[in-house]
Amino acid sequence: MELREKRDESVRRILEAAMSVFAEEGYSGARVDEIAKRAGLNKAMIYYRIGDKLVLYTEVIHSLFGDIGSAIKGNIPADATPEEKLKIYIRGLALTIADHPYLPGIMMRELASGGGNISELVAEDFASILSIPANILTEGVNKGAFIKTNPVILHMMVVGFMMFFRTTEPVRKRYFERLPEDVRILNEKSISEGVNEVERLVLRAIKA
Amino acid sequence: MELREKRDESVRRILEAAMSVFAEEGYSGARVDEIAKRAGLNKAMIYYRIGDKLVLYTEVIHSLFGDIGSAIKGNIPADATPEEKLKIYIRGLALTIADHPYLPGIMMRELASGGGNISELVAEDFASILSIPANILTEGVNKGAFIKTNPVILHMMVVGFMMFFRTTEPVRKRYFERLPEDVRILNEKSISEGVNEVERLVLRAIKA
Amino acid sequence: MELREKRDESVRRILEAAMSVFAEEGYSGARVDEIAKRAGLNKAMIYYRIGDKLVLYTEVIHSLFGDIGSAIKGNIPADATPEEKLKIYIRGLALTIADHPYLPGIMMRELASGGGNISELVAEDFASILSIPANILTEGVNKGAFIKTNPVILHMMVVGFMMFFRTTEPVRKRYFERLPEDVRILNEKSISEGVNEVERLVLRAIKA
Amino acid sequence: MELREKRDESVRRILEAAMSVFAEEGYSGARVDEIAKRAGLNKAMIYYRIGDKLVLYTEVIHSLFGDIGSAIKGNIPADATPEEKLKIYIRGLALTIADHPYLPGIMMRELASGGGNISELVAEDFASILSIPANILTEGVNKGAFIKTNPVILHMMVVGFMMFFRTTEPVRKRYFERLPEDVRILNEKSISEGVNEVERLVLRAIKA
DNA sequence: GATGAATGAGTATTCATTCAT
DNA sequence: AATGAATGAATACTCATTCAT
Repeated sequence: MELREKRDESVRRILEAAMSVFAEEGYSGARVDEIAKRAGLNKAMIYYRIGDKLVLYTEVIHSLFGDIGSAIKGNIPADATPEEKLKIYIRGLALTIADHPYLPGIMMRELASGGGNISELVAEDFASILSIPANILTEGVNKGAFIKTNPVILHMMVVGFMMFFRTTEPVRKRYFERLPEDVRILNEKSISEGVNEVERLVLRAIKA
Repeated sequence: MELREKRDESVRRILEAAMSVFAEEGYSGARVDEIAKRAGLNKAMIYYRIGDKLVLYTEVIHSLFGDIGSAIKGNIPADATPEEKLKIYIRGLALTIADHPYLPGIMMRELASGGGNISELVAEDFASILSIPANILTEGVNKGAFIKTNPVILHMMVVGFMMFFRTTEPVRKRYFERLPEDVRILNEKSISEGVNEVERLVLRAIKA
Repeated sequence: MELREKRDESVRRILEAAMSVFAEEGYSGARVDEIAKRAGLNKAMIYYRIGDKLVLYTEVIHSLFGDIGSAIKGNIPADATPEEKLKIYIRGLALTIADHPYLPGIMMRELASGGGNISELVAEDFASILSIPANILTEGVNKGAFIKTNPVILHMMVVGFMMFFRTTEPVRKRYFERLPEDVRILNEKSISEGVNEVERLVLRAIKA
Repeated sequence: MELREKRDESVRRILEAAMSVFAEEGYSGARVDEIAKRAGLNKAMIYYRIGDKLVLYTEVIHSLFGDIGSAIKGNIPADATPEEKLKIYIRGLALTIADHPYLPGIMMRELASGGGNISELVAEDFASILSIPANILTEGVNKGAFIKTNPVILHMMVVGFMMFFRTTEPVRKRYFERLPEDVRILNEKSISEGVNEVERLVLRAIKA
């Protein structure tokens, strides 16, 4: 392997390890030693390649949110109906979360702590994501397909469900038998089935 | 003040201080020194009165989720229509969050870390809360008012919105001008206005 | 022992230990662990009582130079002749160095590194010391006893000798036999004998 | 450039860089990275060409003190008067220090730390230097020109002044306005003017 | 001859917890 | 009931040194 490739490989492993540890433990709970261990590298490499713990965390955050917006946008055909577009947007969010299993944990903690590490860059990522439902709803209203409603509220309901579904999973598993039958049913459902239901509800809610 | 009263006052102050610190910093990020400082008490008092950091955290969690379910239930008249009951349930959740400003942060972090500190007791609290929409939906379906849908999904969408609305506030404030107009409008809205909209959407979504 | 006394005793021991370690190893070379060990205290006590390494160093510096000037001044009778005053000043410097065995090492290192830790406070200490020979020389010139000369140059020659005498001691001891006879003689001399000679030379140099 | 020349050039740059860093930071404070950076070379080169940090330091020390003695001796004509010889010796020291701006810092630190890195070789360098004033004084006494005095004391006064003058410069500059007028005058003087005054004082002190 | 990658062994600093009063 | 003193065990970060090319 070339030197440059070795370096990139090291950086990649550090970021991946860091992502998993930050997701599990949060920023304060994460141990740099543990990150190095999972990366299979010496701890000093982290400082050599990336920087201190905060820089590392920021890198992880950015690598997570960096291109979600554009990825989803890319999947929406310009000539689709607003209803179809909305479905693609919801599925896009679901796919993103499926692809980035650490995203919900990191995002929820980050928000819980006031988003202190959400840089301008990441804030723009968020704005880019939010603009998707905003545009779809506007188009839908103009075409008479949707009622007028606030896209951010809708977005928060959809994303809120997905993240709660994801992150409550261990608790639901653990306390399975204590929960009412309806929840138990949900427990056996995959997230994609849940997403289908969300889709149905959202469309019912906003159809003109 | 009597000795007993002094003791209770100390405990109260410790728990309150702990709640605010845990909400802001998370379990690992919270410093016992900081909790003692905010409580206006000596650090050793925490160990004397409550126990170690984990015991303290568990106390805080339980005091947060302990009686949410029964409080909401108590506000729902047996003879209301399902639609009215659903509104009361949604408002009940909103009021709870308004009353416990630290709840969203603590809950989101707790879920993010796999709910390791959600004891059986708290799990039962959750089950109790979930049973409310479950019962309302069942009643609504039986009366032909609602379509059949999964109450947990609904709950997660509603609670998801509220918690995200709450916790994204600092970020929205900070990056106000970068966000699309729709978000800016939301920014100036109170949570109660947001809740009204959620109510409207949810009812549209499930009305038969 | 009272609590307050215990605290003061701890602080005293930390400062003393720190002084010896800084003198031997310099700022960078000094290990906080070693300081704690010599103080007979836990390392965390240093941070609890004083602060980080730099704060500790600054405290040490100030405690060293804090009241040298006033101490020497206090020993000079107003009605003494300039010549007598000059002798007292030289002896005062010598006594100070004898009383503070770590002073030469710390001062020489500090100067070598550009005096970055010489605060305004310490600079005033220096100014106070320098004003002593300045005043004596001026008085001597006015009374026709001394020739006109620069007091700082004189001071640097005197202090320079004392510090070099002190700090070259280990080297002189170590390489004893390699040195010319004159040095060997000096080696066996006490510093006070050396100071006598300096006194004699200085007076010969400046007497009118 | 030939390979050999390149090598020599590398070694030269390393030594020069090392000297400046050691002078500024001391042995412990000096970072090998910084030395490599100033030398404009890769860090591994230092180990390849010179050796570890201690070897490097020793090289620097020796290159500093190596030929001071013989250089000064070479400037003293055998037929000069003792008084003239003494002047040449003092000026020789001053020139040496002027030529080696890093010498005072390194020497003062080295002495402060007990001269642990002053090897036999360097000790002989010192002995060689000390023999100069020793011989001059002896000759002067024999010729009835000088009183009998200890040459090492004289040497320490002279060298002490020069090194203190040099190393106190930053502090004097920094706290200029706080100092008494005499010091301010000295501040504006060049070292050569200071040396003239030292010369005058020394000769007055020892003239028979 | 020269260099970028990598690391082991430190080193300063923090923090939950206990002790003595 | 309450507190200031004290500490052991981490924990983030650094740095001289070596390795592979």
